[in-house]
Amino acid sequence: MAFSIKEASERLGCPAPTIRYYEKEGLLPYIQRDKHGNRQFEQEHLDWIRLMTCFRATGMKMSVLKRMVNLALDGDSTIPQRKAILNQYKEELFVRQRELAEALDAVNNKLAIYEDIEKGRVVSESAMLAQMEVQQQSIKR
Amino acid sequence: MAFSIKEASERLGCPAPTIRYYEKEGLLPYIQRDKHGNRQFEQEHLDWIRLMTCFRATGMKMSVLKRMVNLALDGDSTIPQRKAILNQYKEELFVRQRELAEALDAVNNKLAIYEDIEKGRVVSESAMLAQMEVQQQSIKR
DNA sequence: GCTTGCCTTAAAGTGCGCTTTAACGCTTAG
DNA sequence: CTAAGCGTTAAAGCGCACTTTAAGGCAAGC
Repeated sequence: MAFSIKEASERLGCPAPTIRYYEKEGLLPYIQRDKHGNRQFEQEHLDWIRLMTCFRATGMKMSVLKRMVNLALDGDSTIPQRKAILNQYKEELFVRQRELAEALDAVNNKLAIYEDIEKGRVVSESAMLAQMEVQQQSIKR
Repeated sequence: MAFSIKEASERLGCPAPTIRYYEKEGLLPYIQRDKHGNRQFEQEHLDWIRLMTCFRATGMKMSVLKRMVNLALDGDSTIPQRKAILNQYKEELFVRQRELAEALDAVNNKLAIYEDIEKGRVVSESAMLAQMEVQQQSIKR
């Protein structure tokens, strides 16, 4: 039960050229070919691509994915290194969470100020000044 | 009370060339020059740059920042449009929050599986297979 | 037999957000 | 007087992650 690249692409919502590119970059070892040289994706490959997509969407670089693949190819003895990579990535995720929370805070603040202006509760001296005022209130925590 | 580009750069932890680049791209209107043509940053400019940095770090594109600046320059009548942009950005922040949560889940799952392998609770058939097993467990929610 | 539709590859192109370079000017300290 | 240290500009370069293009191969249906 193997998938063509088109099927893989459809199931993953990921363009076929991108999948080929990942393989070329060494992120997808062990993909077999049929007698015509066409790639045959197994469910495990789709799962791995999905995980990579998840990690990529949250800031993991391809070079890091590649290091993980290479370590995996070297066997279980590299598990400590892989754990270290994942733990570092996890820290980055926490940083991003804080960044998101801050941005959410700032955007809510700016929205609230716009409402104030709309309801005439705040006099906006000039367009740019209004812009600036927003900062001062939303940035200083 | 104005700042030189060097002072601005130091206070913001943002390279001076980046600040110049932002001005060139129209993200920083109204920056005055002294008699030598040197930029004079006011506190409001620093605050605005800081806010832009916050938004940029969480995925807002420069083109969106530029649209907001242009709208702000057109006065209070554009506040509804600016609100719309911010509300859309807010939705994107929520998407990113979900992506982060998913990634965090997946990484914790993978870490747990590595621990299992290390403690011999799981037999890893091959390096790549181990890699794949992780996916199946961490992805299917 | 020929078009359609899938696949292949290598290589070039794209978009974004900086970052670096090069060439130059002003001002202050030694 | 000159070197250090700040500023300026336009233009080129870079890193990343794709994306597109070009040229071709195989197989099924009309």
